[in-house]
Amino acid sequence: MPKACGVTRQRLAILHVLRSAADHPRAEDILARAKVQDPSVSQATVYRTLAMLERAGTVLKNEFDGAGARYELAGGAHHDHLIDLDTGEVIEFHSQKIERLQAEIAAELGYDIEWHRLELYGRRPKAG
Amino acid sequence: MPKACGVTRQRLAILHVLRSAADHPRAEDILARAKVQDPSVSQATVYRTLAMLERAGTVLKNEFDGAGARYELAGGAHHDHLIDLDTGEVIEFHSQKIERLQAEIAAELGYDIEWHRLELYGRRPKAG
DNA sequence: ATGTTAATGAGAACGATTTGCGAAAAGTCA
DNA sequence: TGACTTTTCGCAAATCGTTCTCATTAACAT
Repeated sequence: MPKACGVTRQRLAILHVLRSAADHPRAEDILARAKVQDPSVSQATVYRTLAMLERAGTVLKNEFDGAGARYELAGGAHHDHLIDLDTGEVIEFHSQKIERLQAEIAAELGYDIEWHRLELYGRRPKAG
Repeated sequence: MPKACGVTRQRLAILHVLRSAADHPRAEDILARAKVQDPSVSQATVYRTLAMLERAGTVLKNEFDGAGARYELAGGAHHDHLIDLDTGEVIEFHSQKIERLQAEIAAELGYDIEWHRLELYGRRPKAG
């Protein structure tokens, strides 16, 4: 008997929101969007479900600027983030070179990296 | 007449704590240590002073793993952090190569980096 | 010393998140 | 299907780090 891991309407609604999100929504946004599909979804369930999915490795939790975490579906390739300081837009990027350098540095200090966080905060140079 | 910017006992105590800190203390730690020198220091003053010093560029606020910010005196060279997942110890490091790559990546995406955050979370491989 | 202004302590307020709990829904097995 | 067990739910209250309010106090120029 495999553990059921109840597939409830609420969880489906939340997953649907994550699957169709083109951005990196906050818990608040996820709640609002999930309510469209199923108005009975509550804040607590959003947090509980996100925590569960994070534990399961299905979603990634990003604590950017210190104003509410932002979530995204895992499953794609690993990437880091560049945050537009003017718009809040989040751009994903990846650099194998940087990853390698990080591992080298950690090794020199006697560490194995478990995970890391690299965020660039910048602006488009104003044309003028 | 330069702006006064009151040099109070409390502020001196907090600055003293930061100057003599070998680690990256949390607000809570700073309060406890400051109270040794001046028991009248309050939580509110610690936060207010830290915010002020941060604005002044005197201290750096690090929001690591989401359990209270950790502070350090600015003034040294720029560096990033490696956090020991077992002990919470914070090790500083710097890589000119990584910095350069970051700038390159941002430039390719059409951005100028204002600041960045690079944190490595790892463990010493257990000898055995 | 005195008045003006900035800084303080105590505690209430805050925002994001988590939790306790009884009710409701899902899953299980005849 | 119905009876029973387990999971999940919504709500509201609780947490946690941090910030704010406000009456009081301490700095510092006069």
